[in-house]
Amino acid sequence: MARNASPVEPAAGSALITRLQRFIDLSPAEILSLQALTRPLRRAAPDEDLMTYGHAGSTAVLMHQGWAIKHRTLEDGRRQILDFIIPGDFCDPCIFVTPVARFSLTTVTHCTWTPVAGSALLDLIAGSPRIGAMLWWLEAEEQAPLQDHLLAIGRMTAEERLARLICELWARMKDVGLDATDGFEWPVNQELIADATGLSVVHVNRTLRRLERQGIIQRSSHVYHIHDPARLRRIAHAVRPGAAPARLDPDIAARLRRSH
Amino acid sequence: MARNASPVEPAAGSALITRLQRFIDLSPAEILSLQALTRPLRRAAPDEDLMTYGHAGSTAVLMHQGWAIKHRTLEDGRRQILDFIIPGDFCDPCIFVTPVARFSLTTVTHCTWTPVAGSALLDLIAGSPRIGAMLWWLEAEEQAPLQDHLLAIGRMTAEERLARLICELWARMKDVGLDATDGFEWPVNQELIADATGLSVVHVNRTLRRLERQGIIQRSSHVYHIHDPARLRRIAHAVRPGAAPARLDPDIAARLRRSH
DNA sequence: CGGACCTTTGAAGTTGTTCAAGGTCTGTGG
DNA sequence: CCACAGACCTTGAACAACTTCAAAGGTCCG
Repeated sequence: MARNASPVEPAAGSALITRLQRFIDLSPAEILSLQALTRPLRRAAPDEDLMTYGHAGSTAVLMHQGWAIKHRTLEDGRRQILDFIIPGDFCDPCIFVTPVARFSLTTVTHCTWTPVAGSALLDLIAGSPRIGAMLWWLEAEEQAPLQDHLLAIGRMTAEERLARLICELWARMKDVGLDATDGFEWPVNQELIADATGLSVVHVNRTLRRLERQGIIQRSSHVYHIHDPARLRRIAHAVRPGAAPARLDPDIAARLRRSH
Repeated sequence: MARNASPVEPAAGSALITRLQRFIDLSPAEILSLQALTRPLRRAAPDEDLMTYGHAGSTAVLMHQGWAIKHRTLEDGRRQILDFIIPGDFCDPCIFVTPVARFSLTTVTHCTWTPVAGSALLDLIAGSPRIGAMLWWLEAEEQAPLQDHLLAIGRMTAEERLARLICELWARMKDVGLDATDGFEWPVNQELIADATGLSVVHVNRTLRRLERQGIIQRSSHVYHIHDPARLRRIAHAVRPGAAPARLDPDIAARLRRSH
């Protein structure tokens, strides 16, 4: 079931297609134009910047493989991770209307990705209204974790924040078929988790250990096994049982079907 | 200079047009179709829900007058305000691709607003690529405060969070011509400010009082006067000096001009 | 002028931070 | 194969920021 570090590389770009097919039937032509979004295929080592806050001329980033973080940093070094970027994520589809990047994007592991320029986005939108709507959907999907995250950091305890983050990432990894049966590989150190949850490294450690001691999760070398999903979700105040991806509004879907 | 509670109501819908004209020259036809977004014109009393988290069939909301909050609440009552909505804000232009609302929207003052259905959005996009791009731009503008907010709540002290929030709202009020020369009217109580900043009411109060005692701001009946903007911005780590609204990427602007 | 709601302040209590140090794991070079 | 270095994890103890509890003071409106 673990489809992670398999020796045979999965086709670049398959993650996004996997994800989209959960909400819309893609025509062969559409699959082709989505596959075109694997060129140019870029590779990046860990800790490389794919986008930098405030820099002009950024492109959207379609992630094929590997983990990255979307983050903001204050001058004195305090950093907030806004979101983790995993395969199939299309990072900032609205960058094409903004002059400068509103966050930094930095790889955590080795990654493969494709930069998508504003003009390419306009071509996609112009070429197919359905793909235009998909971009809107991807944008909406990119919003959701941010809002959940804000609620968590503003109003939840350390334990709740961690439980929620683990639930969210597990669900997202499921959506692109990268989960193991009882968890997922999360190749980040505790400093990153601290910067994501707005906690200190020390407190992240203590809290994770507590979740382990309670038999809810178990970690070994960056693989997170969820032993008691129900309990974890309860702590996380997770509304959706596992992964219930947002589906397209039926009216809109009907319209798009006609326009196809 | 204070254009707030003037006895002559400003034309509904003018705030959005004011805001858009800062980044693109609107043709008369476009102004007309934007003005069409004032129908149906709805009025709401304070504390009415315009959208409810998890409910299906929501529309986007174009705010003409008054203040509202975009928020999420846990079962036990803990609430996080994601953003304040002011005149000219177009709240959740991508709601049309999502089946249920991802947050609640509740009025704080008397408001006038217009619900914009998904099909109306599709018509707009189909009718004019420039308006389509404007929607993307509005979406991007809606994102920015959220990300700043996340950085603030995750990594800033109480004083910094409050300074930042005040700076942000002052800048946004300026963008739609609703500021006074030295500040703006912020008709919310300290409980709302607490729920926005992830603090307790008591601590919000103490921190605001400290800012006053230092001569940085001064409040009287919900009008916030900024006596020392430079100092406030320094505390807030505000990058942009006052309000530097994101402008449209020149390449994209050129393309849109052609497509017009 | 009474009541509801909001603001303000004090004092005690908690959660999470900081500082410090020891432990573990992994890769590298002798 | 072992020793070592560096990065990361883990734990304890002191400390700070913020919360909670409690109560008094304002203000606005009917």
